[in-house]
Amino acid sequence: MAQRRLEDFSYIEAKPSKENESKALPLTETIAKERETRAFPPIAPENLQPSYFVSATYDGKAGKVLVKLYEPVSGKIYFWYDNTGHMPYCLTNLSQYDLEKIDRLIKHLGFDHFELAEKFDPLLNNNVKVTKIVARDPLAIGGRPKGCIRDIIPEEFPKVSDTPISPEQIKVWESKIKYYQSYIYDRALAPGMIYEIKGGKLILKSMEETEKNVKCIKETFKDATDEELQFIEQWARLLEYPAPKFRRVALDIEVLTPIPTRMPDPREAAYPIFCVSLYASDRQRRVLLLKREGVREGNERLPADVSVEYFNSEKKLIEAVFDVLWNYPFVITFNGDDFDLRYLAYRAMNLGVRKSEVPIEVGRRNCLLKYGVHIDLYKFFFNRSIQIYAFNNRYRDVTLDDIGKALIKMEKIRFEKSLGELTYTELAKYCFRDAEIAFTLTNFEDELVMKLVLVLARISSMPMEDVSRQGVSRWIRNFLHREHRKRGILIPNAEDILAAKGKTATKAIIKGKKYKGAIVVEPIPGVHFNVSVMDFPSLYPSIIKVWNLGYQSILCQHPECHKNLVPDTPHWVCTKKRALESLLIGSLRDLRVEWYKPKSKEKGLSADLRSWYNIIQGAVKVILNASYGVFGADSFDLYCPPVAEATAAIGRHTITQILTRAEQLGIQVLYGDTDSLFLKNPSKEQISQLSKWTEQELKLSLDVDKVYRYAVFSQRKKNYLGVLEDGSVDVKGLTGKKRHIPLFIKKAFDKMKERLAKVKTPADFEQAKKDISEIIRDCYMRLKRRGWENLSDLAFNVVLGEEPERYTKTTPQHVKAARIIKESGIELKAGDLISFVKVVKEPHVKPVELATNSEVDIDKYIGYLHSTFDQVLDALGLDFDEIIGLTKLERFM
DNA sequence: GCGGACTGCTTACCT
DNA sequence: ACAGGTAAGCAGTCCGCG
Repeated sequence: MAQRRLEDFSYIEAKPSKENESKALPLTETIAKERETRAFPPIAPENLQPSYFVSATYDGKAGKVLVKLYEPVSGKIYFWYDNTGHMPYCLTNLSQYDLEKIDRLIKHLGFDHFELAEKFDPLLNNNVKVTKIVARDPLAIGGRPKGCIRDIIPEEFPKVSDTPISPEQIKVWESKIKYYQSYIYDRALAPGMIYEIKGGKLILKSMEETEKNVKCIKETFKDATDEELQFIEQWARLLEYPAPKFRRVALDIEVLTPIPTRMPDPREAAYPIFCVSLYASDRQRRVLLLKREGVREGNERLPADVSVEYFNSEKKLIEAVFDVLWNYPFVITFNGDDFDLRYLAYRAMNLGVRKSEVPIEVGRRNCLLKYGVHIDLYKFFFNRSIQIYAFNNRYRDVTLDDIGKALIKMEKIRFEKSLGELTYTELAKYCFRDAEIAFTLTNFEDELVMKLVLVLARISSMPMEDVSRQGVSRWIRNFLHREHRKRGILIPNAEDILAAKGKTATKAIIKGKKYKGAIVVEPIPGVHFNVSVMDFPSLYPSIIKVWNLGYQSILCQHPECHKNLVPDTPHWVCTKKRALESLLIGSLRDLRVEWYKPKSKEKGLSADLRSWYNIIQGAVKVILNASYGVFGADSFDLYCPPVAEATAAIGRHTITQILTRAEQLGIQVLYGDTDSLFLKNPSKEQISQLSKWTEQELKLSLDVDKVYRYAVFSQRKKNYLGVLEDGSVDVKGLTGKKRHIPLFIKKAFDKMKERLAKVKTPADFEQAKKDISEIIRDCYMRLKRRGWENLSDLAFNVVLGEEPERYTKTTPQHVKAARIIKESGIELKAGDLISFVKVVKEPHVKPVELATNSEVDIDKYIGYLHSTFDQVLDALGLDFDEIIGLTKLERFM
């Protein structure tokens, strides 16, 4: 064997492929040259000041993992290259003896050697011997379209095996994990945490003050088992350690295109970059402008601290921008992956800049930096979990303008003219504002966005670049992978989990869904005073914890566990060993509920600390909210439908039990949805009895979430209005709050809301009803005499789910309008918002820009007004038709 | 040819 | 590329209607 390997090795030496040639050379000449000119790469020195692990990647030239460390005092990035000799690998159930028969494997250029390893197989529930196939290059394992080691093995082995074997019996594990992630797991490194360099090694820095907190947290959780406490401690350490200030620059570029409505193709980069704005945390504020023939100076004023610089040469301008990109540890853009950085890179090369002088690493789906860390805010804010759970759905369009308006009250500057027609100062002002908004989006609430990314990097063990670009299922997958590696557990393949644990057993209510979900209690219509809303904080994560759910524990191998059945399903759960998911998600939930949430409101703490704790609890919330759903998503690498199904089934069981119990205690339940109960005028005694019973019998906490002065229900589920003690109003699900309805109707609805907020007693309702009738009547009359201020107030605003051509089954109204817009040459894609009004003539819709007042179909709007208000009116005992003054006879006609 | 009953599609919401 | 459940409006289809 040793003999053979030596031969193979010399074969590689003798005939290197072109591809391998460049890969194999460490620190090429280009890097050496760069090092002379701008001290690149910036190698981390011994005794480097404490620095944050912000990124890791595989450096193909060096053939090693590269860790980027951010030193916050100097505001610089330092590089640390692996010096442990760690190599890429995958695992297989074939023995070394068998594998040696596979010629294509042994002769593979990237193949290095075999090792024997012992792992715990989580599906077989025992230890197994596996062979580790070690490679010289991560791409040799997987990642190339053809001829990768992970594909060769099942392809070739059946041909050379002594005994018949099918490709399905041949297992390859852990071959799809990115190499730098694999490295992070194996070396137990913690992205986002603070490191020092001692004896050339990366050493996690320990801070006395923070360790004291960790100890304090451990003492808080008296009821936790030792095993649980280990997980709590691990999470607590990751979350407690402080965050730095982020030295960073936001960048925005403008390109001079002949067609202003179309985005120029960055791959061609055919048109000049004529303005670039830079807005940095260290007060550098610059606008770089390209000099052009016949352009006027203009008289727009920029803030005094902005330096406006003119360039005669576009190349010089771009080089000035590149100097900034070689300098800042963090670069912020809005859509820089697909546009700004990509365009800069290609344009520079078109103008003759050498690739090695371009500070941008252009990838297929992203653009990273050779020096620092690029955060593309578009990708971050596009993330649905971030949008909904971190920012409470406050922005809707993922545009700089809409996010800016919603989160920081800043909007883009608008000009009537196209960019090419602006004066220098107009252009400067426009471009500068974009950079300013992008920067401010990372600055508000104590650099919330930067810190969220940092905390998520810690939870998921991912580089900040990746965590800001990928979805919540990757974050969850990665921390589960990390824990598998840490414990020597084989990371199972998705198809093996599915084969071992099977699919679901319940029938969903909604056609096309995989299993039955939550219960929604039929509401009791009417106005109800003094309504207490009780809920289970993080019900599903709690269930995962208490019921020990995970892909290993569900339908486990022990016969004695079969009796531990999940209600309403044929599934059972292990009683002998805790599942990783249960421990990880459970401890994260406990930390959020019992530590971070209270800490974020604790009066004794400084505002800075409260804000930090609030960021942590927000990040954890995002993870917890998705922690059940991922098991039911077939795109998730640890997809396990019975786990998701069991979680939902236990949720149904839980709320059903509470319903019965509440009835026994004589409490009227007005409504409930999934994990909540709306109780009519309960006594303190009744509430505490219900709480105690839940704690004892179900091992779950049940809290009073809020108390409504009164709540209004119709007969519709997921539709209600509640007025809190302080007069603020919760509106749930009602058409009046949906964002696609015309502003005209929304305004009337909001007026009604304001009026209802003032109602304190049942007696107050008499006058309120009269006032509300007046609001509706007024709205109706104005519609009738076409007395709206602006036609756009009548526009419906509906998001295109797909490109207009792709609607083949039906043509909804907003698609009809979209197709009309397209005729006028404007491009539309999925995600665009379509504004249209309803008109009398076919096809009954018109884009708002093309419509006139007189063609509006008033009756359609009155119908919409009617249905919007009906949702509240019938509970108040009012009738729309009576309000607008129709007699019973007139209604007939 | 037209309208009502029905189903299915689509979006926006709730937990 | 987290899940399922609900409401609403409209598009399209089928069927009866002399």
